[in-house]
Amino acid sequence: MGVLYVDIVDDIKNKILNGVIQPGDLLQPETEMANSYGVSRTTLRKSFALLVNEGYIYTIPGKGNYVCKPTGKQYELQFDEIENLKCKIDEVSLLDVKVVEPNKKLMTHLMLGPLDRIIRIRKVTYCNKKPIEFIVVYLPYEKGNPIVEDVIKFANFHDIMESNRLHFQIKKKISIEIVKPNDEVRKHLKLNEEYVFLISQQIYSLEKNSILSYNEFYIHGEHITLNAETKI
Amino acid sequence: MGVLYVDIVDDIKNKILNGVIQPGDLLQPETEMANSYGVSRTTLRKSFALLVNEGYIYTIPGKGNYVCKPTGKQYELQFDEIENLKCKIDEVSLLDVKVVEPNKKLMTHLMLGPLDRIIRIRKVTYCNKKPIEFIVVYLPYEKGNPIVEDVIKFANFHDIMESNRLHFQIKKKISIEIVKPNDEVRKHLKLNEEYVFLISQQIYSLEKNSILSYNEFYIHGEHITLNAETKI
DNA sequence: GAGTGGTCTAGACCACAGG
DNA sequence: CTGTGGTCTAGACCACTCT
Repeated sequence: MGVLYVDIVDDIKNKILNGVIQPGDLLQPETEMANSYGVSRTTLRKSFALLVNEGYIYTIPGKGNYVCKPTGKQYELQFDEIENLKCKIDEVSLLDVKVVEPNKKLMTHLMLGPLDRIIRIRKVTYCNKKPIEFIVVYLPYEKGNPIVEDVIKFANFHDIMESNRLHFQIKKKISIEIVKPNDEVRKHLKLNEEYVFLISQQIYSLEKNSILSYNEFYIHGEHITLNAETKI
Repeated sequence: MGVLYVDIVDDIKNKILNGVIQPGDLLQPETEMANSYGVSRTTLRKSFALLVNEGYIYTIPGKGNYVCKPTGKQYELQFDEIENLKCKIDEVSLLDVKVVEPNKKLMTHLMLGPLDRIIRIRKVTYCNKKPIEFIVVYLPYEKGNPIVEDVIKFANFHDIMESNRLHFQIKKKISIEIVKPNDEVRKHLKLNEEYVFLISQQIYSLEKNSILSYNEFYIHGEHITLNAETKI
């Protein structure tokens, strides 16, 4: 055959698929199963590691290895506020940079108090000479924050975070909604009554346990499709 | 102090974060690095496996281990056409079940020809007595297809796929858009001019390399927010 | 051929579940 | 206490890359 531990993985997967072992079932002890496959426990454990990784089994130390119950609602989504747009970008133009006082929403999203100050950077993305995305970036005001300059200079927010190995220490969350844009957004996107995608994003610093940035992307519905798929 | 291989993982992560080793850099050979950490190569390799898994390094056999370049646009999204809705569901009512001829869009999405037949199942989800989601499920017509009955019987499409360990052999893709609903959708959702989320979903059978189902979920924008976050 | 990662073993000791 | 998984070792052999 091929590689031992892969063969074992395939064999166990098949047993699960064919119902020979069922979700929730306890597997044989590792030592025992290693013997029946005629391999060392180390090799068998390598197979198990793979199966755990792919969501087939899980382990409870001191008890044993169990077949997973299905979940399967988890998708992988790629999002980038520039690259995900359907059309070719002419320009990302800087609207303004301003220090603002936090309202309630911003205090929540940036985990700041009413006395803190916030830098707001606004941009518009153009495509075929038409504005299709309105970007608002909020950063906590810190003296000489190097990110501010980068945000002004570079079009793509994701790329900024990826420069300088910063991405290894951050976590990002997005939420995707349809909203009726307010007058401000409508003005900049030259919209009438159309609804837009609002993708809001929080960026966490894992190291300092604070929020590095809160962003809002208002995107004309015609110009974006988000795609996601299940893993494995 | 703690577990050896975890300490090594942390040490290497720190070296990457502090720029001691840079994206693209080749790491020391495994044997050599194992010696400098004073561990066996097996243990070191366990650390490396973790780092590969978390996206810090990658391996080229015969050459060596390299520090990854950042990507960081990958999010994890949970989607379930029932559980993701913001409000409490009253009912998921079955509208109709019908055998239909494929149009071009369906032929593409279900990978069928013009002579094949398709079963279409339509449902409406109610919340506070108001229709908020319009579900259309398309299944390739097969004599005695057991899925059809399940789709009619159960509200939640994801749950169907998860029953009977079916989920282990399928792959799902979704795409998320804003659309102006057509008259049909508008009628069932009792909408005027509002835009809706359209989440379309393809479900692949890994085993038979075919498409098990193509579904469309039209969801009133007020009643859903999709959340996603980066891994690790 | 020398050097790299990939696979595999046999055996040791530990921490934790459970009776 | 026994049995389970978790960690770790030292050493063997292979397949691959590069020169």
